[in-house]
Amino acid sequence: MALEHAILVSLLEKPGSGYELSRRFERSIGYFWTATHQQIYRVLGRMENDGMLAVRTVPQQGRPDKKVYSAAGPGRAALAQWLHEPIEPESLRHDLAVKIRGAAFDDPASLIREVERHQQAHRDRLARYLAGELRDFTGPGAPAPLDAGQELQHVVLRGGIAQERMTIGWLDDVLATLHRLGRTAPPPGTG
Amino acid sequence: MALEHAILVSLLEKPGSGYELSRRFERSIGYFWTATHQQIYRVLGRMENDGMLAVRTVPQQGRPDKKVYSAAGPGRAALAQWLHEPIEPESLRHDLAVKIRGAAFDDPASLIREVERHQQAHRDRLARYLAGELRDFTGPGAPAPLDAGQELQHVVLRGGIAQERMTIGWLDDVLATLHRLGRTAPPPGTG
DNA sequence: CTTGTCTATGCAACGAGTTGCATAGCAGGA
DNA sequence: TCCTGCTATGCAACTCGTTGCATAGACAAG
Repeated sequence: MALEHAILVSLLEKPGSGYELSRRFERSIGYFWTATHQQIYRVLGRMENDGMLAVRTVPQQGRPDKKVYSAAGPGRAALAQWLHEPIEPESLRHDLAVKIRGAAFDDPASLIREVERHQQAHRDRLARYLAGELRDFTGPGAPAPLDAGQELQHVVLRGGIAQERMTIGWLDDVLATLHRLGRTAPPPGTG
Repeated sequence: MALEHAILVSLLEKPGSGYELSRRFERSIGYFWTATHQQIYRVLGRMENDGMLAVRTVPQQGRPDKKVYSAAGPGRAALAQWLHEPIEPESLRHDLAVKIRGAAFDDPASLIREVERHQQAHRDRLARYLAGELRDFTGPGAPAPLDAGQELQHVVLRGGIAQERMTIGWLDDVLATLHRLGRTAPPPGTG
């Protein structure tokens, strides 16, 4: 149910429409949660139906009307309750690791390009995170001192940065392993 | 669809029943993928129906019959095809990060216990990974030299170890931040 | 003797997430 | 002119993942 709570947090930080939320989920919230606009609209509709959110319809010229949501009393209370419930440490789902282990039954060297592509994607993500950190928290244009909300946003962003750095380093290890296996163990069917 | 592929990899490493697979998903496969027995039985049934797996029913005394699956030609071919298709770098889902950011609208200090609990869970997981590494790859009882499959299993395990170490360190950062906020910013309603 | 745990498989119901499509006006470029 | 892309919301169909429950014999602890 964490999508509900991620939406509540985002709406408490700033009210917005489903479309605006979906943009945020591509940016800062995306550091730790992703969602498409379909998911967001569906959950927003359910939460509105349950009276968890306040809605205000904003007419616009030349565009469809906008429904601006904000986290009213019940929504805020639901978030507070969830914050006090323990949750299970999450378990990873790592497709690339499945592939790496599956490479034992194929040609390990043929995975090198794919791993390099993933490593580049993580480098790009790290660069975006670092740029965001400079812009919002550590650069000359950032507010100082930060308030509690900003401190918490910053520590979450530092988690994303640490995650990307760790992954990039691990993929170096994976690449070295694949190169080594390519030299010493020819793929099945060619050796 | 990666559960299918994770199952294929596991069955290629060693044939087994649904129950045995669910045990493996609590251990080594669990380094990078989790699944409950219900998911596994459902997917195994579908894959069997699609002719992707070979099945052999093994009668047992005092226990229900066991259906031992192995990845036959079509299953192995499907895995090989998937290995050559590019996949998207995965996106994180991190419930605890949602909570941390949500703590701005509650009492940050009340999250400390929860974060400590998560950190301990990650310490425990790290200890299990390190014990497994010693047992299977780097200890005196481990095979030497390792074959390609074992090398790949090892590098995936090193990824799990790096992940846990990174997470433990980040949670230190989170705890320091929460303590700092607890000193300087009293929670809403009490200050 | 009862309770609980282990092996072993499975159904039902639900919520979460993905993919494709539809609507609709406006703006910019080939 | 047509095509693409942006804002803005939403339906339909599907797969994936979770939770609770059911069956059923063997075995061990109390």
